[in-house]
Amino acid sequence: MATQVNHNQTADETIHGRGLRMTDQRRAVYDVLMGERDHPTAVEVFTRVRAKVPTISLATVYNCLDTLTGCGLVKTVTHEREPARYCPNLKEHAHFFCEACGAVIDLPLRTRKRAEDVWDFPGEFSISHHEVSFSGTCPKCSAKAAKSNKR
Amino acid sequence: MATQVNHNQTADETIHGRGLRMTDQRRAVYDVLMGERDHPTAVEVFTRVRAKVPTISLATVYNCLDTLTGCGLVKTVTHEREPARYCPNLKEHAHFFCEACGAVIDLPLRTRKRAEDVWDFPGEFSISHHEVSFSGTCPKCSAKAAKSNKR
DNA sequence: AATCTTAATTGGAATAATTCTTGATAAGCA
DNA sequence: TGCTTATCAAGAATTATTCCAATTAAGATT
Repeated sequence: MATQVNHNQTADETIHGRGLRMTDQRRAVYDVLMGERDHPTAVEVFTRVRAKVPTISLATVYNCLDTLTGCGLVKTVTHEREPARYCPNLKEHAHFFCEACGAVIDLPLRTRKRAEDVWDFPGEFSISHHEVSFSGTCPKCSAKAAKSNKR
Repeated sequence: MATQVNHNQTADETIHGRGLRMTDQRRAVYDVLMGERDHPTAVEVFTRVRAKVPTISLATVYNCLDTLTGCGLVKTVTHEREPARYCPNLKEHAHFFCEACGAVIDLPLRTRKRAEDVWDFPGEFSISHHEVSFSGTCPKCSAKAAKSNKR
């Protein structure tokens, strides 16, 4: 089931719209993701959230992340066998994983392109999600590598 | 480092070219992947390979899959938190994951499109890998759903 | 405000995929 | 044939995540 979100709604409204409650824990997890928009793992979210809600448990962080993604407020980012990462950027974008420094960078969509124009779907598929990811070296690490090569 | 393969080489030659040995186990794992070109997990490869090499261990299957992917003969396919799957299709393609029946389907590239034309790379990135995946319902399951809705 | 109902949180145990370790085996070369 | 090194096997260890059962908290109702 595709998760659709009305972007004019606040997170609270979205949560309530599903018959769920906006608890301190959920808000704290959501705030952490919105605050520093890198792509933290569940454990990283956990350590950050504890600054605000010191009694929160890791299980609750997992629960909160589940409900937030279920409501379409947050997206899960997977890369190889690494722990899942979480991203509050709801605009369509891809991810770049830097193999040198581990950074995860959002790549905004430049041209809207229908998937069917690029990929050959043999039959009547119904698409609910898609994910695009790149890996390699980010600009910073590429520059560093170029400099140390010159020496 | 991008893993490049000379498509005119046999798997044996590619393996040897890396100073590695083509053992019975490695060949059996490779043959399983080439034989039935679905996208088996390591455990599925394990059970299939045991028909030919009954003494093989799961650890060895993991090792073989690692060396084969390291040599660029096989690709790893990841989807959400599910176990890794393996794919011997070296042509550029995306994957479709059917949420109803679990099938994994290769989607060939229709139009070659430079990544930079579609996604906005803010700076000098160097891309070594990329992966595109879709999920939803495959043609078979879509048809089934349509039929049962009519009833 | 007190009570009720149900959702949410906790902490710990359980699970599952994968990796690591160590000793045995086998390849290929001198 | 012996030597060196890669590879394999079996099981233990690791790690991310999920599950479970008991407690706590929200929000609705009286």
